[in-house]
Amino acid sequence: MRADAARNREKVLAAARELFASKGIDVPLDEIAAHAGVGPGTVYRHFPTKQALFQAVTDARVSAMVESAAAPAGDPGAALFAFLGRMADEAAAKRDLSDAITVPSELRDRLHAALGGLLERAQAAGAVRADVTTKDLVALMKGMLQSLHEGANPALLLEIVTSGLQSSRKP
Amino acid sequence: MRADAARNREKVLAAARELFASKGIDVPLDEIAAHAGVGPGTVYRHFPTKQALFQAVTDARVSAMVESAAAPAGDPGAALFAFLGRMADEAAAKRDLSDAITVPSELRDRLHAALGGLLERAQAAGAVRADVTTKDLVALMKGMLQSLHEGANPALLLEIVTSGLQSSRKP
DNA sequence: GACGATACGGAACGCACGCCCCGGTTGGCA
DNA sequence: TGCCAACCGGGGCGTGCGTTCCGTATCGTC
Repeated sequence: MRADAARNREKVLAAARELFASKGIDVPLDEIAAHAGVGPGTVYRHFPTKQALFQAVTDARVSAMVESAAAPAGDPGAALFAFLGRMADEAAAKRDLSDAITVPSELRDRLHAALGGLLERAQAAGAVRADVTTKDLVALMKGMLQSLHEGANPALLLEIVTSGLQSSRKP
Repeated sequence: MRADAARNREKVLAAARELFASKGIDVPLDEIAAHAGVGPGTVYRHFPTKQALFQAVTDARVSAMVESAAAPAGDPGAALFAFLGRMADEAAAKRDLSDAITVPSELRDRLHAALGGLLERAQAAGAVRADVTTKDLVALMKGMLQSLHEGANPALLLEIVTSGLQSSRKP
């Protein structure tokens, strides 16, 4: 690969990282190109599609999340809640995480599966109420990320979600 | 107003109600027109803008929600939770509610204000933890609606949110 | 230092959508 | 029943965005 090509590829990636993080997947590709100081055509020389560019920016981070969810931590309940906390922290800082786990992809499916595993163990340990399904948990997580983007206090939100997930207190 | 005009106006409103409810504010206006069996021009003869049509469909419902939030119910805590429950029920059935309270409008602001009032009273009665702000509550509600659209169990979700909102249990 | 391959920039295309306009039609009053 | 105003349908315009194409500039080799 030519030197200028490599340089431009990096400039595009840097711009994409910044803009996807601040505005999410909806930033026009032209804006990314302009911010990188290149033409749109150049972006497409390095990434076949906008999707591909987006995944180049987010895949590693999502992958890390999946692995941290798949790795067996100590206490099952704490593991689930810690994971949700990590998710919340990351999503509070970078808007693209929510998009990355919403857009259909193999990675997204793996994340959901890993979440299911965490949930199952937490429920088996009695740390989470038994009537929560994986689908519920995934939906709850997406709602949590949405709340974050609406300006909710991340720490407070996490407390609400974790305390709400714990065994019910109804008679 | 001519009879056929009134008839078409109703057909448009009916189609809009159905499609906004099932697909949200993002349905193309042409689709609404086609579903009503009229041309797009006819829609614009009765409603100056897509926004106006949307509000014609949702305003009454949102207004009812605002009033039910502004009316002083019995127990402050129960009033807040009942309102969130009503919100969840409505949003689970009709997708447009979330859009209606997200798009900037005077009604949206009144809803937020009413929510603030409910929160304040619930906190004064000790039914909700004191460190929740109105902004947090609004964000939490939007997240809840998002979770609903992702397929979460409405009843379960409501339990999680209400139990999470109650006073913290940490040492 | 010249030449071929490679990469660049940006104009242009296709598409979807909100919105407008106009020729034709239809309703209801005289 | 005839006439005119009101109304209809749908084609068309402007915009924004993802994507492609091509003439031109640049890199790296001989």
